[in-house]
Amino acid sequence: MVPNSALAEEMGVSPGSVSEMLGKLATLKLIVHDPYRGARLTAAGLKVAVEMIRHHRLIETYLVQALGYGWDEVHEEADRLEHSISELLEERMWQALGRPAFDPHGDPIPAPDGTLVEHPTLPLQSAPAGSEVVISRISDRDPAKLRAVERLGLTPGRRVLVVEQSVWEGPIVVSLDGSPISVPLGLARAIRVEDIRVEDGGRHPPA
Amino acid sequence: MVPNSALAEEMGVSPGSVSEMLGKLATLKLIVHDPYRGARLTAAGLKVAVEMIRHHRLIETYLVQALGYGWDEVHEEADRLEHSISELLEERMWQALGRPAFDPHGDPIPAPDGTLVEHPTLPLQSAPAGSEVVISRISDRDPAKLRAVERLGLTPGRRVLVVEQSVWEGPIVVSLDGSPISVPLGLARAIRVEDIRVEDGGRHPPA
DNA sequence: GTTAAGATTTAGGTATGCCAAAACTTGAAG
DNA sequence: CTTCAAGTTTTGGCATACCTAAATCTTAAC
Repeated sequence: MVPNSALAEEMGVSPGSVSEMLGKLATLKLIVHDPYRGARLTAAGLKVAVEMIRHHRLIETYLVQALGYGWDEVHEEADRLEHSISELLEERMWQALGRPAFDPHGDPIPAPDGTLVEHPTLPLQSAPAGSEVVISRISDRDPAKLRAVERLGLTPGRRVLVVEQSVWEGPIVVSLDGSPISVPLGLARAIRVEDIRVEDGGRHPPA
Repeated sequence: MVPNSALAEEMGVSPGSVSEMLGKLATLKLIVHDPYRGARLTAAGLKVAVEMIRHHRLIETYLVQALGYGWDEVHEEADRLEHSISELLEERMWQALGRPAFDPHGDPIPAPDGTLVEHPTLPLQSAPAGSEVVISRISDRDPAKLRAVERLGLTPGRRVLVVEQSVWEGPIVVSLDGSPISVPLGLARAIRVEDIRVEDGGRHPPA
């Protein structure tokens, strides 16, 4: 159940517009709407959503892999293109890339049938000191943060040791290849990691 | 000067809608509108239009060249994508393709600065019997026609001899590599050729 | 020169998506 | 159990883009 206000905030649109749109989506059977309480995707709605996520992540991967984009340059472009590519183009890009399972930010790419394997991760600032973690996913929303993360070398697949947790909103200190790295809390929030004890069967993206 | 009705026909939209839109475009200074007479692009309008044509042809070329599309599959996809690609993506595709000057249908791709070199061609059905011509451009609009043209081997760059002009709407007969080919008038109308006497400085697309 | 055919514009209507502000629920505090 | 603030929905409006039908204008044929 997502509250109305969260959607309005997320989409940069007025609460009234959200209510209106939820009504339409409910009519289309894409969501169930419990008035004054929130909305949830139906199976049909989830299918549409996952298809769009597949488009988005595939496009991001293609732009980086095939056209030399930086991982900080792809989000906006993908946001526009995800709505206009055909199933054929989706398929061709997927094949051209060798059927990738992860996008450049470490987010899993849903399979053609809509299967989406999310394996458990936690935000870097929640990882306990002393734990060994693998950088798993970086939020693709803020290009500046992506560049900062890249500069620190904290790209998906890298293994780091959490040396110091954040105290009083201070930076988190991790160790990468033996060197200590100070990660501002704002950056850490955009980084999700996988605890090393959780075996992942090699499913996380390559460094 | 394009008459209003031609636009309505072309766009599959009512004449009233065309008038309305022309008014808006005139407000935006993209066209000059001479009521009851027609409309013409201004320099600013031409720039926008050529940019969109560049997008369209570049996308078509990219889909064929990089993603294995058939030349009959690209028009629709390009029509949707041409409006949502960034200048960066345009540039990257162009570079990835080696700065092509022609799309898969033989249509010239405008240069980044908007320069568009159209060299003179004539519809195949207008080529005099006995003339030697080079297949220059095939209309990308009708996929079925493109497949038919391809089956006949009349792809851009091929040189043919016009053996027989159309009589009473009958087929045109051309000779390709010595073999006679009968081209239905409806197909010939989609094919533009370049008279061999007009030197083209190698600007036409490769076979 | 009329005038009728054909093209263009106007008028009135549909549907979408957004907003601001008014009206309404809900749930938690008193 | 009442009240009220926060959050949600409704209402009334604006803008876009399209349509049909009716009114109006052009032009080309007599």
